[in-house]
Order: sequence, then C-alpha cells, then structure tokens
Amino acid sequence: MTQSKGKYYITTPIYYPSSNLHVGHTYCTVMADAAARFKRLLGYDVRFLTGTDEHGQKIQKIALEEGITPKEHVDKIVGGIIDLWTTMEISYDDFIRTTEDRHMRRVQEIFRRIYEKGDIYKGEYEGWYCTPCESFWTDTQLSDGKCPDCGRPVEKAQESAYFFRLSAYADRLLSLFDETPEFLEPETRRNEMIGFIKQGLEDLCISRSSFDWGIKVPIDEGQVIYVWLDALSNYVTALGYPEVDGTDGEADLYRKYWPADVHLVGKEIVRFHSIIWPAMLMSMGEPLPKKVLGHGWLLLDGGKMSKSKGNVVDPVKLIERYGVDALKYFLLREYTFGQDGLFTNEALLGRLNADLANDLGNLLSRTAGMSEKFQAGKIAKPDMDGEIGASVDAELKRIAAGTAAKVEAFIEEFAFNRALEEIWALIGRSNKYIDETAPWTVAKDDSKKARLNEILYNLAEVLRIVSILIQPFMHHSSEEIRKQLGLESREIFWEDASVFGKEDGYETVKGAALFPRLNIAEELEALGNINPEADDAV
RNA sequence: CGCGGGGUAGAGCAGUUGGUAGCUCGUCGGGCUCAUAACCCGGAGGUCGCAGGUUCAAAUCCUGUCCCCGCAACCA
Repeated sequence: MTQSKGKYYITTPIYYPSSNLHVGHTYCTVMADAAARFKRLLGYDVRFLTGTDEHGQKIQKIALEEGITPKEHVDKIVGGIIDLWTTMEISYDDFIRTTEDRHMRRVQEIFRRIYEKGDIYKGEYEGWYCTPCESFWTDTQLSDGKCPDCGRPVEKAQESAYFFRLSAYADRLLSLFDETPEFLEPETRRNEMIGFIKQGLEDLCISRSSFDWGIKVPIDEGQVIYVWLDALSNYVTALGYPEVDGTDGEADLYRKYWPADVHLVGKEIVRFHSIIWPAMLMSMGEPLPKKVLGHGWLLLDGGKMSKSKGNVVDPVKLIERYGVDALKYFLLREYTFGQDGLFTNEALLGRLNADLANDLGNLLSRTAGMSEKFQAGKIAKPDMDGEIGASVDAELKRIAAGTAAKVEAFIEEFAFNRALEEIWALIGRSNKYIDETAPWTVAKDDSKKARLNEILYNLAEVLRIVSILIQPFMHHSSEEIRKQLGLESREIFWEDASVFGKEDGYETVKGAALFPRLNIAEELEALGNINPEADDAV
C-alpha cells in the first residue's frame, strides 16, 4: 500500500429491481468502478457504494401478479444483480438494500429529525386515481388520459400525506449552484436545474397510504415513506448514519467518509440528487455531497433502452461472449460523459477488433513474439541509453512517460473516453515504432545485437506502462500483459507509469492472444439472435 | 413565446477563447513480413441544417428559421 492520499467516497444510484438490469445500468456502474479502482491505485482510501431501491407500488404490483410476496420478488432480482456485479468484478465495498433493517430504522430516524426540525407537515396529496389498480398517477404518467397500466379511466382523488418543505430551500439551493458550480456537472444539467428551481419549487409529497410496501412513517402507522426520503437516504444510512438506539459506534464510517465525493447518477435523476437530496441534508444540518455527476444514456436505434419497452441489451450475454474487460473497455471508450450515445453491435465489435485485438493485443503479440524468436525471451536493460537511434526512440519514450499524467487528468473529470484515447495513442505510436525500427532486419545483423535488445526493451517498457494505465479499466488484460512480460508477481504502482526505464530486464513468456480477432459477420448474427430487439428498430 | 441539448466526410463523433475543418471506422492505392489476414504510409470524400448580420477573417459571435432529441416532480 502506498501512503493514503485521503478518502474518496463514490456512489452509484441504487437500482430499482422491478426486473433484471440492462447494459445501461452496467454503463453507470462500470464508470463508478473504474473511478474507484483508479483512486485506489493512486493510494486513496476508497469507499464505493451501490445497492437497490426495493420499495414502492410498482414492486408490490409485480409481486402480486407473480403470486409471490414483494420480498420474494426483490430477493430474486437482487440476487441476479449481485451475480451480475460479481461477474463483472465490480469492486464495491458495500451493497445496500433499502429493505435491510440497518436502512429502514435509520430512514425512520431521518424522518423524525426532519419532522422535529419543522420541515414535514401533513397535507392532502391530489392525483389521478385508478380504482381497479388502486394506483395514483401524475399528469405525465397518464397515457391518453387513462391509467398507464390497465388503460381504464382515472379520476381525481385525494389522500392525506406528509409533505417536505422543499419550497423553503429554493434560495439556499440557488446559492449552492451559484457559489459551487462544480457541485453539479456537466454544465447543461446545472442550467436545467437552476431553471427548474427558478420556476418555483413545490413542497414534496413524501408519504403514501395507497400502498404499504415501504418503510412505515414513524409517527403514523397508516403511511409509508415515499421514494425520495427512502432511496436518497441510502448514501448515509449505509455509513451508519444516523445513529439510533443501541447502534452507537456504527457511524464511524459516516464520520470517515461523508460527505460523498461523487454521486454518479443518470441524467433523469439529477434533479432528485441535486435538489431534493441537498435540501434534505440542509434540513438535517449535515454536509452536502461534493459533486453530483449526471451521465447520459445509451440509446438503441429505436430510442431509449428501457425495461418497459423491452428493448434492452443484456450485459451478461455480452460478457459470456467477449469477456468483462472487453465490455468495460467499450463502454468507457465509446461514449462521451454526460451525452447520450448510440449502442450498436457494430460499434461494439468494431472497438473490440480495432482497438483491443489489432492495436493492443497485436502489439503484445508481436513484441513477445520477437523477444522469444530473437532473444529467447530475455531482454536486458540497455546501458547505452540514447547512443543509437536516439531520435527515433526519444519520441516514443517521451509519449510513454507523459501519458499517465494526461490519463489521470481525464479520469478526474470522468472523461474516460479521452483517457483511453491517450493510452491508445501510445499503443499506436508503439506499433509505428516497430515499423520504423524494423527489428526483424536488425536481427539479421550480428553487430546490431545491442540495438535489437534496446528496441525490444523500449517496447516492453511501453507495455509495462500500458499494463499500469489500463489496470483500473481492464485488470485481467493488465495481468495478462504483465504475465507475458514476466512481471506477474510484481505489485503495481501508478507512479511507475510515468517512469521509462524502470525495469532492469524482462523474461517474456508469449501467451495466447489477449483479444482474439472476431469475425464480424458471424458475431453480428449471433448477437442478433441473442438480442433480437436491438436489431429491429431502424 | 415552459426549460435544456443537438444538426460537421458514407457511418459514428471532436472541434473551450473567431485565423488553412480534424478523429475513428469504412473505402482506394502503396509498404512491411515481427505479429491475431494484424501493423505502417499515402489518397479520395465536407459550400460545418438553412437564411441574414458583425468582422480583414465565422463551424465558432449575433438575429431569424427548419428539423431531431431530452426534461416537465420515481426509466441508469
């Protein structure tokens, strides 16, 4: 372990287990995982939280239709989600479920504290009610003015409910956006939120009595706490806050890690995280998260990927076929943070072949191959540094040593695509270097053995550096590269990625192809069978 | 006149402070033979949605206009 540079607390949204997750959820979690792994590599004390938001009317209804209890339903789905993250080797430190006792009792305490502060009052909630479905809907949820579930007419109805005085925090929220613009990024989301607040904030309905799959309002057994207070609170309840009777000492994590450094969320829930959640924390008198980051969506040709449309891409199938590293690389490399991006099988396969097989995999293959063929796998550190072919080598060395700093800067702003571009610029330069230096020609001249060794050493050094740079994104590939370089037993330090000439020598072991080249036509056909919906829309 | 994004080469996208329009893939031609038919070099291909305006100079700033998308109080 390197010396700790401080703490880093990062969260994903807690996902709603109405059904299995799709590659869009994976996208968000992969970014958080990459950031967490990167910060750990840098020496930060990282806490990475994810989880599931398991209450609400929709879950209750689905369970009813399936003839099982809501708890049985969510246990099944959440089991699948945990399996998915295990398969993807998501390095979370804690997984919180809102049905856990540690969460529920703390949410009730949060309700009490905000109530005692005077920010919760009882009022009347008005909405569109569908009697057969026993469901309330908002104006925008209705489809053609009818119940979105059963299509029957709805009627205006009221129920008593508790409200949070969100309106009282409008000025303080505007000041927050004004004084700390980095609180919410990207900028377009911030503009949207500022505009939203300026339109006027209404108080927020935070309880319901029309269903009961939720956490009971502590001062009113006939009501359950609605999604806002329940779900958003997970970021602190998972750290043991607030302390309730008999759990003294469990908030050590809270004292250590709060406030969160980053709440990574999708753009559709930016509002809840940048308006409602801060207002709740203000009411509780607790510090606000340092940053909310709203990412874009992965779209299919037909539009947004969503569970209700059924046009989802199943990440498990992609991983089974191409591996974890390949999917992570694609998601991080292909899309610009904050913007929507188009998910297509062609784009996926194109990246895998061009970037992973042809560029990176082949660079390793030709380097290890030449090392084995020309020098029996032994590459010594040259001692005539700079004397032969210095100008050709100089640019490669300069780029190799300078990439880490650029990568670090891009990851800090979640520009994973730019970070990976930088790494691949180094890989591309190295492939060109091989052509420029033509080691196979040098190998034919016995008087140039030192030069041959030097070329191979430079390539091995580049690959060593690359193995460090990609470690947060693709740790299997990182390990395999190091294995073929003969470095598998060495610990990885980020600092070593900026030092060219670090290793004394290499004993390479050529292995299997890092990423086998794919037959695009065959794969497209196979993927079409796996995700037929993905190819339907045109 | 609700708010916010976009329209740039065949496809997908970059283009902060105005100064010769770039990247990846595809395509055409050449090179190399270490390597996963991979790698390297070069060419073709764009009146930057449209119309005005400011300027010596506009993809970039201003005005108008057309089209697409998102949000509008639980879809990652």
